Amino acid sequence: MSTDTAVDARRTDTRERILATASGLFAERGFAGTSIRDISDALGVTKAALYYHFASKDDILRAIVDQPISAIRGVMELEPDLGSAAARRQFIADIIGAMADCTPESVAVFKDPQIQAMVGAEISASGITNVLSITLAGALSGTADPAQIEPEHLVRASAAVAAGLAVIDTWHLAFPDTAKFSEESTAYIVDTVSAILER
Amino acid sequence: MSTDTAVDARRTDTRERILATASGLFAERGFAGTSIRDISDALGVTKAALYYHFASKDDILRAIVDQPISAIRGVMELEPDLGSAAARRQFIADIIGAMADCTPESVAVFKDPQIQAMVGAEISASGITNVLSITLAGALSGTADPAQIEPEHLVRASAAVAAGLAVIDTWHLAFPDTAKFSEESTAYIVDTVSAILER
DNA sequence: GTCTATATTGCGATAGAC
DNA sequence: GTCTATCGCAATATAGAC
Repeated sequence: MSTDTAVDARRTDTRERILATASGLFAERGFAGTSIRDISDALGVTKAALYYHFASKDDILRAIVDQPISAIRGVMELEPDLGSAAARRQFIADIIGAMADCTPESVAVFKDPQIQAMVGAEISASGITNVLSITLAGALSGTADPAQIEPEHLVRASAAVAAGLAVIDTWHLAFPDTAKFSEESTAYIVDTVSAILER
Repeated sequence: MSTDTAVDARRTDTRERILATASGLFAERGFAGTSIRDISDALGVTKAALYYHFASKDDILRAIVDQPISAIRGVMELEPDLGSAAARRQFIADIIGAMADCTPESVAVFKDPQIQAMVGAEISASGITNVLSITLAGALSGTADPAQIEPEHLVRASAAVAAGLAVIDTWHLAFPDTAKFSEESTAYIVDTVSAILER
């Protein structure tokens, strides 16, 4: 019943609050720059409480980056056509659209170089923004082989992805009243990324 | 004599090697994600040796970010005219030109959100990339008052600065044989930043 | 100028009461 | 589900020999 769902919401509330607080701090200070204590203090609970909900600090990060990563992965696994500027634009729009359920903070976390560097290992982010850059650069060069990518295309794609992240990050700071990942903002992000990529 | 200069070079060599190694690691793993031990191991010396050359870990960071920060500050203190697109383009070119003596690693360090957040305090970076973004956004809005900046201009300026950082970072990765901050690369950076800013 | 050895603090993580 | 208390360890930083 409605009472039950309310109770369930309460029950999982702390977990969600941990993720919200942690993602904000990770985005602001980086992963290594944020301690478990920082997170628990910001929430007004003890460290031990966090460890009831998550097995480790890495586990918290995993839960945060999981959504944006699988969103991006999901679009990439469709192996879309990237042969034209219009197709690439659609691809970018799909990526942003897939991330619409993510919070901007969970995306901003990827600015931390350390998080991007957590390759393959336990957290299989595998430098998701790098993967994105290389994919787009490969499309510009018309090859799937990273070794054959034209250097300038790699530079351009990296700039486009970095700019996209910056827009996501700055948007809700510049427009505090706007819904996060609104239609307006996603269109703007796609425009920006596409313009840099196809310049 | 030439022998003396060679000896002098030897003498200061370790300090420079520390900075080179540290900036590379900071850029790769972030500041908090890099320990003194990481740096000393990479250099093949002990931690104590580092503390002979630098008073603290913060001190190492300070020495690294000092050059790019004063380069940017130096250009900004000229209070250049930013009233037209051409003037802003010249301003960007001046900034990049002033950074020509810096290593790309020392610039890439600014990707770490923690380093950017070290505001005012001891290390007075005061979010130098944010300052740059706000300056450019203010120019677009035709105001010096941050409160009067149009939100869209802030978003655009942030994207431009982030893209510029990405180009600096990716360039020598994409063109390993090119001299860092060569004429060709600086022109490309200016073009990229300017195009995004004036879009 | 670099080393070994150590002081000290704060971190991630766990045990067990409530 | 949250608490107090604590363990083990890695981090920054220092002292003093060479």
